[in-house]
Amino acid sequence: MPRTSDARERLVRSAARLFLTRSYQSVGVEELCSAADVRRGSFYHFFPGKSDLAKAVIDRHAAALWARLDEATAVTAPAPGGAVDAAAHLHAMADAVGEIQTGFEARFGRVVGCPFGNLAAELATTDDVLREHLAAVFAEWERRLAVLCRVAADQGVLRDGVDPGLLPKILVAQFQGMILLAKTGRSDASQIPRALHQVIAANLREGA
Amino acid sequence: MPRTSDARERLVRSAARLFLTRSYQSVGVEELCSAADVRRGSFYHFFPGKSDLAKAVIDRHAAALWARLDEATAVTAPAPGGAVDAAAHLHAMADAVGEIQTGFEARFGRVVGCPFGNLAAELATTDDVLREHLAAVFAEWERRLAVLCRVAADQGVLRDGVDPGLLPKILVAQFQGMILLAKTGRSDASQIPRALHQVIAANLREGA
DNA sequence: GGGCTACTTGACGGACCGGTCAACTATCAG
DNA sequence: CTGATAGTTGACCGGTCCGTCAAGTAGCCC
Repeated sequence: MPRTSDARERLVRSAARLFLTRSYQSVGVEELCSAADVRRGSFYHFFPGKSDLAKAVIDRHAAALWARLDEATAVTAPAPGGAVDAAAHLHAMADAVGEIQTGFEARFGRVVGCPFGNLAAELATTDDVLREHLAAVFAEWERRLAVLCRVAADQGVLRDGVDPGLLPKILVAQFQGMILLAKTGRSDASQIPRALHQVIAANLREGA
Repeated sequence: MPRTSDARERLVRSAARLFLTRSYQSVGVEELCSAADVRRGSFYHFFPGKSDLAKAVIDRHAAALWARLDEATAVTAPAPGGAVDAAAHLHAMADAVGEIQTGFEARFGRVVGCPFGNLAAELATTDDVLREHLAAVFAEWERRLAVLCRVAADQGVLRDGVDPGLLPKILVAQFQGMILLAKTGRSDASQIPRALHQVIAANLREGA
């Protein structure tokens, strides 16, 4: 193996920052390169094109999210009797994504949006490969919530009339929508977990 | 008054279509003009720039939305006793936005997203004027829901623990998030009102 | 050392971007 | 008929877009 480089890593890292704080289309390859201190030609050594870099950015954010969600449900104390406390796990996941956003807010000085939601809104109609890639991330996110919702349903802690199959999508959508409103209205990130907690609580039985 | 023209109207109309089915940045002034059968120079007779056309598109969509929401709450039957039936009005508003989306889906063959949400996600970080304009639309939308939520709270039909001040934002966010997921996953629009109904019902007392 | 290969470099290209402009034309009021 | 004005036209601008390429260089294996 001759000659190694972390140029690819630098590109992904600074692209993640630029796509998040601005947008995909508003950042050109030139700026992507200069931010990563990589020459234009090298960019195309590592990536066939700009959209492939975006894919790598998505994968990086996704890996971080799954790790964070695993951590959130791992540290939550089991319910009395040793069974999984689905309600507590749902609230813990809400806190986890809330903390990710608070972290972005601290780093960038404002709510910058969800890395997936931003790209999805911008590219779903213009880049079918990235759209499907993002759809897979959302599907996995919903799947992780669906596991908990199923348990909650089995335990009978869901409120009457609640569709346990729709609830995961509702929760991801609530997060996406709240963060879009916060970003647009330049409000702070704290209302995001608050809204999630309220939606979760409203779908559970009183006292659950 | 010398010489009149509907070129401006044609521009707004076809821009609304193009921004909705693609995106703001992916559509150039040239394409905007040819779609409206307007020559490039005329464009700048009617609009100082591309973003001003976007503003006009937003205003057009907003006017349509307010009209549709007014209609939805007007036709809803008053509750027994003549008081406003806040719960029914909330559900009617959910149906109204669901129908708007179903209309887009029928026109364009797929879920194309919310005219405001799409632009907000794409432009909130790059165009402060449009961001504020969109924030005002969202604020008005929330305000209209807040009136109903206030009534619901006064009538005591909200579930215990529900923050009536947060609920309007939750509902707008739910809509924005669901439509983003539908657009990204190429699923159909029917789940959007379903999710809204579930969130509304979950925040109301049993039987309300 | 030689040779293979990952990586680097910067100039280049054609397309397109949003926006400007000066000349022109149709319509109206008088 | 005249003059004022709203609207039209298409060439043109500098800048940027994404992507290509041929030539060069640094590191590792042998």
